[in-house]
Amino acid sequence: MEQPTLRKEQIYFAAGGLFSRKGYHATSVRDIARELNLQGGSLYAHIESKEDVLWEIVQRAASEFLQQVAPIADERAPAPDRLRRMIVEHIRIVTDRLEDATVFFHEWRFLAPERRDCITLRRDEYEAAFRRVIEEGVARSEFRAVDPRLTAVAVLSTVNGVYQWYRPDGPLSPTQIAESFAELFLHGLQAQHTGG
Amino acid sequence: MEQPTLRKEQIYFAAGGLFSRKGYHATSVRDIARELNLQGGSLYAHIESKEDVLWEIVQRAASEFLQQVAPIADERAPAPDRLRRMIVEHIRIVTDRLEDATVFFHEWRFLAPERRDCITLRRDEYEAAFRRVIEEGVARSEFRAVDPRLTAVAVLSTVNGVYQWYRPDGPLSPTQIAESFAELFLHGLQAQHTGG
DNA sequence: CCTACCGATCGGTAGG
DNA sequence: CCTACCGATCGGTAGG
Repeated sequence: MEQPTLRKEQIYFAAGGLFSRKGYHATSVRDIARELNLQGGSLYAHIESKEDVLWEIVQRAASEFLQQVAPIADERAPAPDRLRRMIVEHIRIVTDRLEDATVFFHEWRFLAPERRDCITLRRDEYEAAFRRVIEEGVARSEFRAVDPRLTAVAVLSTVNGVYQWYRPDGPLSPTQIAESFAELFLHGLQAQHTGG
Repeated sequence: MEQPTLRKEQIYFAAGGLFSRKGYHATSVRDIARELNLQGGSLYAHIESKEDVLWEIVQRAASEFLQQVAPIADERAPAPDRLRRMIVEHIRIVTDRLEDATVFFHEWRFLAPERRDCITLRRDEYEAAFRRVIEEGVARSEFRAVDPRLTAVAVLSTVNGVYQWYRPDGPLSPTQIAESFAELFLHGLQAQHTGG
């Protein structure tokens, strides 16, 4: 999403950048307005509240992950292949939409309780997709006998953490990073190995 | 640290809880004062600014990790043993001091630039300790040839992420969690394995 | 440590 | 979309 033309989209775009750099609470509606050369109050011709803007950004990011990554969990390929592709696609989204992903991971907890609960549910659903692949891999002896939940959490922590250090001008492409992480975890999950 | 008696410590304690639950910017000095049954302005008999309180909490957490975990990197044990112990000790600190660790990971970026840079340095130093162990393990063929930086980042993301989901009343002890993660990464780093 | 206050800024609205 | 404003709250201070 580059330089959207619709005012509402411009607001989400500017807010995404500000929320990711300064945080939700340290960003004022006047900060957002200034980026669009508007007066503070003028924003309210397009939005209903500051929280609605956060909600929209967070929801879109959640949908991105759920729609583009989670379904891979239920394809018919071997578990290791599925897990690898989920890692690659997840990191592609994070690096592709670095600011919105940052807001999603960092600021969702400032939503009102009802909305926060909704995001918690979607995150649980997402984690469950990773857990399912690992469980199936274990069941089919494609993976060794690990705790599926802990392993899913480790993978997710690692791929989520990318937003904290990734820089587009860094030496490694998103795919290289993802393949490296996938190798690490797939080795770690490997069923057979010579003793150390 | 439970129920400190010194006023200044009580302030750090209350602020740690509030900052971790609501975030630094959404917590007012009056929120902190209320927890200690004080008036808002009375805090300033003990502190110089709200940011100083954040600084103290973040500094202490950083010191904890640097002093208790980083030195393990330079002991003379085999690299896999050192890495395992670093993971265990790191997670012990996170779970032991869940609120301060949360503030450390989540709110340090709201410090003024100079202090933020100082924390960035200390974090880099800490990451370097993990990287060093991995590099040495690779050099001695205790680990396979991985990218030491990416691997260090994966391990750190995973052990840092514990604060986001760990609950003291959960089914797994901090040590069990840590051993499970250590197994996963040590398997992933293993030098020899039968091809998959 | 309290009372009482400072100027600044907050999210949001009315009326045009 | 602007002007002008609302009440509330912010971090912090003076004086006791």
